[in-house]
Amino acid sequence: MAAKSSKASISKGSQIRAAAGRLFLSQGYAATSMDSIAAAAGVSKATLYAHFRSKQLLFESMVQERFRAEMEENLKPLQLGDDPFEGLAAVGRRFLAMLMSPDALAAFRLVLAESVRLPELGEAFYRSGPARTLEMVTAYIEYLNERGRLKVEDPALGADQFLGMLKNKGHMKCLLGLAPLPSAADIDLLARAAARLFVAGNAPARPKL
Amino acid sequence: MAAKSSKASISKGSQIRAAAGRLFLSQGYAATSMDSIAAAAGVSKATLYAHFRSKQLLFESMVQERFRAEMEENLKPLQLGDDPFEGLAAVGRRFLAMLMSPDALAAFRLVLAESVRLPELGEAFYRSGPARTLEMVTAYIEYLNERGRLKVEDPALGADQFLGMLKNKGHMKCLLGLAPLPSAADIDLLARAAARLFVAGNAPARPKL
DNA sequence: GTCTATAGCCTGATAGAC
DNA sequence: GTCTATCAGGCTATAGAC
Repeated sequence: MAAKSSKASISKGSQIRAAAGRLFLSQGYAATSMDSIAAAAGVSKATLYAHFRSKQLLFESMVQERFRAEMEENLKPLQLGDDPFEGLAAVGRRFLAMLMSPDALAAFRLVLAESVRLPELGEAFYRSGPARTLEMVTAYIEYLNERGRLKVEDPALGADQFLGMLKNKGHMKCLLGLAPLPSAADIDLLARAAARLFVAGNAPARPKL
Repeated sequence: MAAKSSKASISKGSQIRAAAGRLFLSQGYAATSMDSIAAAAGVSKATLYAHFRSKQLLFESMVQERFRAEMEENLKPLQLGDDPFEGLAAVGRRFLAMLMSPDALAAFRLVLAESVRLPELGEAFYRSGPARTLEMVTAYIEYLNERGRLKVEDPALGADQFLGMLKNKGHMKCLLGLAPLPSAADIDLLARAAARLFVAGNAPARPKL
């Protein structure tokens, strides 16, 4: 409090979290030792424990910081027009790009594996990730409904279906490390296909008459 | 070879695999010690190591046995008729029932977590699980195409979309332990909604004329 | 705050009696 | 094949010098 830490070290806590993140995400929780984190962060174990009282607290702190950064950037500014196909395709592209990023894939693996032992972790992940995406898409579908551009009986269910179509075999293969990350062209193709099916299946009563 | 093992012990290897399966599936790989497996199986650690040379080999052996039993039962006998909606709904129900079973959820968590360190495990899982389901649904969609009941341009993509719609928010919440397992009624609702959207979005040129 | 050194525990795996 | 007893090593976390 009284004396600020040395000016050169820009928050050693963040430095540790960053190193811990790299290791946890690439190796998993159990396979990552506090020794290796300390070495990767360039500090001693004692220093590490001065900042984070336990391995689990460090892990949770790291996960929270990652989520905040990722989600803040990825869910805010998207202008969606009145055309259902173009709008949903745009939503789909961004959702897929986020879903298929190396960090997101690793984080998902990690959270899933540890959610058994850390229920709060799973809940925080769900609320800050999938739940928010779902709300956003639900709101957009409701908007399209009101404009008469779509007729979706249950917008929340529809949003869930639409996002599910995107999180498909490709996502599974990437999660398992069986396929390379999709290119922008791949993503565009998938997003458009999902938007096409969703729009065709939820067209308002008179498509063109 | 010469002398068969004592008649009372009906394959001690299977007994060990069963105990290991329970523990691995409920706690994860790293959190399950060989001591606890030996205790749960009612044998000593030395006996355990006589049957499986290492923890990793025991793990892989257990996973393979589980998959074989699960998939053989769950993918074989399903009569699908010519009505796209009813047929797809039936496929969806069975897919969801399998996907949401406690064992499948636990196995998925486990495979995902360990696939980084054991790439072969992930590949075996994908081939024996998702890949086969996908092939089955693709074949059914092609059949419906030929009968003129649907017009799906890319059957493999369509199958992927259909299955993705089912593997949605509910699956995620169950994976994270945030929601109770769905009832048969929940499953039926989801399966029918997915079938409805898929049929409506892939109707042949003249729906009713 | 930061380091070196170490405590205390639990792990996977083995040696030897029977 | 099966057990009891134990090894050697890695882990998290801490104590004490500076």
